[in-house]
Amino acid sequence: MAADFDTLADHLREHGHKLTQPRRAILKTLVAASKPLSPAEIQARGQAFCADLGLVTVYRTLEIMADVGIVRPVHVVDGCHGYVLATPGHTHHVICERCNVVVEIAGCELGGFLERVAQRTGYTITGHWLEISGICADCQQHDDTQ
Amino acid sequence: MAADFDTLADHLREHGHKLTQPRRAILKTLVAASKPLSPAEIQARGQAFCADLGLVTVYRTLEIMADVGIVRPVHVVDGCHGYVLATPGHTHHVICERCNVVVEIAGCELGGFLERVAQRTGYTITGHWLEISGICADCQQHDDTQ
DNA sequence: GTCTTAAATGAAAGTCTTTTTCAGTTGCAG
DNA sequence: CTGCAACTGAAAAAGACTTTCATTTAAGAC
Ligand SMILES: [Mn+2]
Ligand SMILES: [Mn+2]
Ligand SMILES: [Zn+2]
Ligand SMILES: [Zn+2]
Repeated sequence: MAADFDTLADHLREHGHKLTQPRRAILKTLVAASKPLSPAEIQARGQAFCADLGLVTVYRTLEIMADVGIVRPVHVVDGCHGYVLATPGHTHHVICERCNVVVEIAGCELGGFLERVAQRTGYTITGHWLEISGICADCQQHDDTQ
Repeated sequence: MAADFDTLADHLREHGHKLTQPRRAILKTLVAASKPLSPAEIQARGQAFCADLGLVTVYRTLEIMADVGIVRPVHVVDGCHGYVLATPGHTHHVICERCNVVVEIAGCELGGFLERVAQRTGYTITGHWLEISGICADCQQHDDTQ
């Protein structure tokens, strides 16, 4: 979670995007979140920081932030996509099936597997998307006491 | 690919569901597909087998088939959910960025990696979703001759 | 086979999500 | 400061999915 506001804001600017009030609000909202948020949730929470934050702006900003690599869309069982902050670079996420809490995984150890896939299929591999689901320590605890 | 029509149809009946013409059409469509299909795609392709197959019926039928365990909703990066027949084992797909042709990868070799993730995060890992993108042999060929 | 009935169907309307359009506003380089 | 492209929110449009309802159909009983 090297996700501090200023680093992420700089990252946006370095890619030639303006740092506007709505964008600050969205970034603050994501920094404060511990689980993937839908665009509507981001708007609702973000209005604490920018009173008239529009939903259209949330959609547009998430697209930019995903392009720039500071947020990532993740699959959420009900309602399709949620968005979480991502460390720029290549990482993966583990999502709790019960409470949706997300942990970011730094290293990607798929290299060997992908090479074998390339050989077996004849494809040149250009990218991959991996999401892991599980049950977080807290939710396991609650199961035990039930 | 133990996905033959009759076995799947029986499976539906055994769970107390009628085997109607629209449902036959949807099942045939899924049996013939090599990639996840959206409800709209299933309707379009299914009309070859049942001319006035309605989209509402596709949604309702997919829900039933998922409950009964013969189809599985999968996350598709653009457009959220697609549906595939539930293959018994666990497989992944490699998709060509140019022509969208899909190849299924039989083995899943993520076990070791997932174990390390479990230890590092404290999560019990219950599932994962992996999509690999690349360029198929044919499309590489065409690049060469351009 | 015919009858009966609950399950299933498609059209239409309704709800929710996401995108497009556009006139006004704002961040920021000069 | 100033100027101007980037950015904004409201409104409308487009899409995705669900609910409602009158009609049809599959499948078991006779
Ligand atoms: Mn999804
Ligand atoms: Mn990776
Ligand atoms: Zn949890
Ligand atoms: Zn190809």
